[in-house]
Amino acid sequence: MTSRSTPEGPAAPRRRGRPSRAGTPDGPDARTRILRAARTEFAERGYDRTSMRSVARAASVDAALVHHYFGSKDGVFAAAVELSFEPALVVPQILGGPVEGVGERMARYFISVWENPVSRAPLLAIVRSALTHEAAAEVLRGFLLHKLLERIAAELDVPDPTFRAELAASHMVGIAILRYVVRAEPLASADPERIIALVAPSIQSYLARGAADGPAPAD
Amino acid sequence: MTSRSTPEGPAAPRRRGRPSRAGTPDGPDARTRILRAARTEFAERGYDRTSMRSVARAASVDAALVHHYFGSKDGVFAAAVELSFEPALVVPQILGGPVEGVGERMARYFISVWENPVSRAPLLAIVRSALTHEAAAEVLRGFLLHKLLERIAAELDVPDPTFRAELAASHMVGIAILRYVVRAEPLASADPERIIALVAPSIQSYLARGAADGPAPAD
DNA sequence: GTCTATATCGTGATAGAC
DNA sequence: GTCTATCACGATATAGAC
Repeated sequence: MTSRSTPEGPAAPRRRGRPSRAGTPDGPDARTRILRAARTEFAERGYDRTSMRSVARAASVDAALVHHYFGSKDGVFAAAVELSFEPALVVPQILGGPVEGVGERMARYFISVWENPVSRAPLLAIVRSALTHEAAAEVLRGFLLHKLLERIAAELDVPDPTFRAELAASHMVGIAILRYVVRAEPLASADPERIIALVAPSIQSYLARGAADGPAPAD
Repeated sequence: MTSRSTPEGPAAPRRRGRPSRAGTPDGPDARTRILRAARTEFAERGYDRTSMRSVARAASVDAALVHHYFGSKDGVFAAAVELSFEPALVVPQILGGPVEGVGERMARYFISVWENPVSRAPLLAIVRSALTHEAAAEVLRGFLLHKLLERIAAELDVPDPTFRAELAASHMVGIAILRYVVRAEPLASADPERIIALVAPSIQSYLARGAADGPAPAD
């Protein structure tokens, strides 16, 4: 789960003499294509309904080659869900700004990540898989706690910062699932800006101190 | 999906002459045991990872009997996830009370439903399955829209009542998933009352008019 | 009504030819 | 590096004995 560290990133200095493939004279190499295909498959179908064969098919590659590169299905999954964005880089910046706007900046960032298909795919893969596959659940828990909650909580000036950050996160997770996974109307077709506008005050109420006990954002 | 209407409810006037079973002289009949087992299996493992065999095993019944009663795996699922509670009966009552407390009453009702193992099981089954199985997703969408959102929206005095109701629902869904499915800390071990206390104002901000555009609940 | 036996298929994984 | 062939397994579903 943690050993693989090649999300396809450092391009491919491969390309020695042979790998060429039918149709695409100089397309991405097999390993990259497999990872891309796997990301899409896991994102659309979840862990259980994704098979090595279906990944291979989507990548126009022999099934045995997937085994050859990644060893097992879990290996493919782990390599495929490496996230293409790093909350640590942006979260402090979001939380560091003026307190009044922290809810909106947070909501906007979250929505933008989910609206972007590139960053959405691995997230979808994790979320779709996390509910039935323990390895994916572990990835999700780790991502939430260490990549998000701890980073956020460190910047907060409220009691129970981690708990409050998780409540905020739960809201965003719920929106992501209803809008992007289950596609429940009217949320699924709503304008992102409308979502942000309405959700921001709730996030704000968790992340910043309002009045007495913490909840209500003042007007 | 909508045809089955025997969630095991009207007891069993069966029990003619034969059905007896090893061990339990007068326990529930096979059909009831199958449904109970199916509910648990689907709740714990989701649709894909639950098999007719595992259901049969858990019900101490032959696998072919499950087919005999329900025809297919989808048939078992549909019969198993019939909900044991009816929001229509309680939602108007919750929303009918004093406006100031609607957020808390809603949050409390939702949490209590999820804290009760009996009502939690079919919800877990639906949620765990809805992310990868289309039939389950349809059940979830229908439940949300017709059993919850429409009922709630009818009682609301805010603009975009359905949209706002769904945002509130998304928050609760997110909490349910993080707390009961993924079991992400610290939310998973948090005291229900603490959750209700912090979440209520957010729900309130969606369901009741606060100040100007709608969000902020006054203190 | 209950269960044994089986048909048919798709899965993850491996061995080995080229 | 790539692919063919195959293994062992578990799945849904059905036919038919009792």
